[in-house]
Amino acid sequence: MMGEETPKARKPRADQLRNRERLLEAAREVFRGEGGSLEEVARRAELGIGTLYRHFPTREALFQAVYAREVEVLERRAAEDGLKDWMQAVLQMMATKKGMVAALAPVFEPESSFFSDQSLRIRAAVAALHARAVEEGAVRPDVTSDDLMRVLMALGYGPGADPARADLLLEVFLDGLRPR
Amino acid sequence: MMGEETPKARKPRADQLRNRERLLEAAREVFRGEGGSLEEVARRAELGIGTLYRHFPTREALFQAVYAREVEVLERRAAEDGLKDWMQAVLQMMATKKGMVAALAPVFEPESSFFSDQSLRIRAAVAALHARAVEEGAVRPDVTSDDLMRVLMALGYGPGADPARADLLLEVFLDGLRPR
DNA sequence: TGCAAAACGGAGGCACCCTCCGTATTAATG
DNA sequence: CATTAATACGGAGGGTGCCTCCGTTTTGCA
Repeated sequence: MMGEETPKARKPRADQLRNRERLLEAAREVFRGEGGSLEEVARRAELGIGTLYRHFPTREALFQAVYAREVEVLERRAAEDGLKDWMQAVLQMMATKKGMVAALAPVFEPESSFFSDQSLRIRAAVAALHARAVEEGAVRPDVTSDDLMRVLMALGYGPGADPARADLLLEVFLDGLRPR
Repeated sequence: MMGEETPKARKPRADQLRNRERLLEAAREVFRGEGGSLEEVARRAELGIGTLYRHFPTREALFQAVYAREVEVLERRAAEDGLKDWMQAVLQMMATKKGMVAALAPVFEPESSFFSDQSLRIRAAVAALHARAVEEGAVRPDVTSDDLMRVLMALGYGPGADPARADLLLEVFLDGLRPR
């Protein structure tokens, strides 16, 4: 047939690209602290709220775009680091980027995993890390890789979580993780 | 002088008492799940939102009133139970009363502890429990009693927390808690 | 330069938070 | 009882945030 797979391909508008960057930049600032609102992001980017929603239809889409790089780093490190190093890295990342939980949390929401390809990738990376650790005898086998994620999320974001204590608590947990 | 310490003491109005009960009852229902709004509580109690706020000036005041009994139970058990039993009890309580975190969380907010006498009591109870456990050699001494609370809150309410796994994770943590 | 496609912006509907104050109820008093 | 002052009630109203919809503006392409 004559119609190729890419029919026409109009060049994307300049304002579209520019505004997407502005939004991401504003979002990065706003999400450093916790509880930033989307309207705040739009305001800071000096763009209408409608524009924000067109670029990122859901709150999650925005979080995922903002933390794409970080998630990638975690994924890569999961292939190389040991369990302890990796978990520490995650905790540290969470300490400075409060919004990041929103990029990670979908791991636990079955329905949303439709779209959250990042969740799936992280999940797979942790699963591999976990498998290695079990094999090495560092982790008792009745603790799942999801459990590891759970603990990380909890230590990083649970009520009363404190970055200054998280490291110690992680150590305690890892100690307990060894098969009896 | 003639003015006694209790000058006159007018009998409290009947509607006041009645409505307080209605509000608490409605709140108990609403807070079973998570994310109930105060307006929802007022609505369910068939009372104006103003009335709710007069009885319970802050969100926390309401939570504390709702969970006063539970907190008391926890306080009492802390004096008798071992660390493990007690922590399990807390987890179980949290699993059915999502709103309860709001009654416990103030433990970590220094400013609010002004009023939160319940927080202070829980804190003291846990401190005693913790001290006993350290003495018995069940808990390494660099882990504080606040850390124990933190872990409980995290396992019970952290993102992705799952009552079905919480027990196992608690066990792991307790294992790791022993001095090396 | 013209014009259709694409993107923008914000008004508007909804929910919730919390405060303030006019109105209604009640306990005390004669 | 009837009166009245104290007390409690209710909800309007002002603020914030969520998200959608659509009239207006901008931009790529011819």
